[in-house]
Amino acid sequence: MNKFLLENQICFKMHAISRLLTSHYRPLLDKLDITYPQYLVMLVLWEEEALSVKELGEQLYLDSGTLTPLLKRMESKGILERKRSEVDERSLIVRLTDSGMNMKVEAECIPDEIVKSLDMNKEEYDFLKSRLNEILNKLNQK
Amino acid sequence: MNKFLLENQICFKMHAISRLLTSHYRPLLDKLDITYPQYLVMLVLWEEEALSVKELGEQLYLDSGTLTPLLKRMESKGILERKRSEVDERSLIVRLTDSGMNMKVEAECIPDEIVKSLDMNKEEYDFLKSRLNEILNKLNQK
DNA sequence: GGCAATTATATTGTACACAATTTAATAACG
DNA sequence: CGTTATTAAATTGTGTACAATATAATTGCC
Repeated sequence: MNKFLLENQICFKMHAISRLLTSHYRPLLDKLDITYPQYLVMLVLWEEEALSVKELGEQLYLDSGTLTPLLKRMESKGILERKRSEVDERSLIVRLTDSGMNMKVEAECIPDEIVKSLDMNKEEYDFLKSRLNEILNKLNQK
Repeated sequence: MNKFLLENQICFKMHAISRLLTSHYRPLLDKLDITYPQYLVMLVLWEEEALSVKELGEQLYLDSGTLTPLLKRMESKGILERKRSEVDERSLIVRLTDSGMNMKVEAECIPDEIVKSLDMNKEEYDFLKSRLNEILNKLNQK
């Protein structure tokens, strides 16, 4: 096996799939006027009412260099609010506005659409998910 | 199952793994003074002597908007040459310089290092590879 | 041959991603 | 209590990604 062939590189395939999947999200997200990384922020905030940039970053594996401008763009669209914590002025607390909360209804169909384009049954999906989890954990350890 | 949980989103996991893997490549690629996308270009050019930007883009799923500046940066490092095709002046042919070719020796250990950090046996690796192939093909169809 | 499509790259503009540094607030400790 | 260390965001700079458009060369067709 020639290890230099793209064909044999799992990382390249992950990279390519990640970008292809994002391109499948794009037409769906265009309706909500958000990007894929912004959608990931929404996913977190639809479940947790308010959290700091640090906590958000831990869940998304992103740092303030990425999140600060991204959250500012979302704030300027009126989707969320950014406010310094009153307990600790270093922390910036992020929470959705009503408008942001309401977007959840419109987004209801998105996960289904994506699963459809992956064209897998539940067994395959769950299996792949647990494989990816294993990899994620391994990579995070180091 | 709450389909809005990050935990349940395969796309997010792919996205996260892709970025984590790239961060594992970084210290290895720093020695060669190239980035991960530039490394992908090298992988193709170590196998194929010369090809056009279009052909390169087909293999990497990238367009000229990404490749043109990326290849210019690589050219300015002396890794590769960009030259218009003599047969068809629209095409730009890319090929490695001797310096770029020689980098292959130094890169020899990189795939092994990455496979090591994935900590999988050959069966697991091949299995995951074929799963990813299936997904890649499905996503490409549409 | 001449002109309208098509094709290949380049350019422009926006949005991540991330390393490195800076700033401001809080914690820790003698 | 004051100084040092730590922490959380913000900023700066570089490098992808990608949509949309522009430019230039080639092809197709009458």
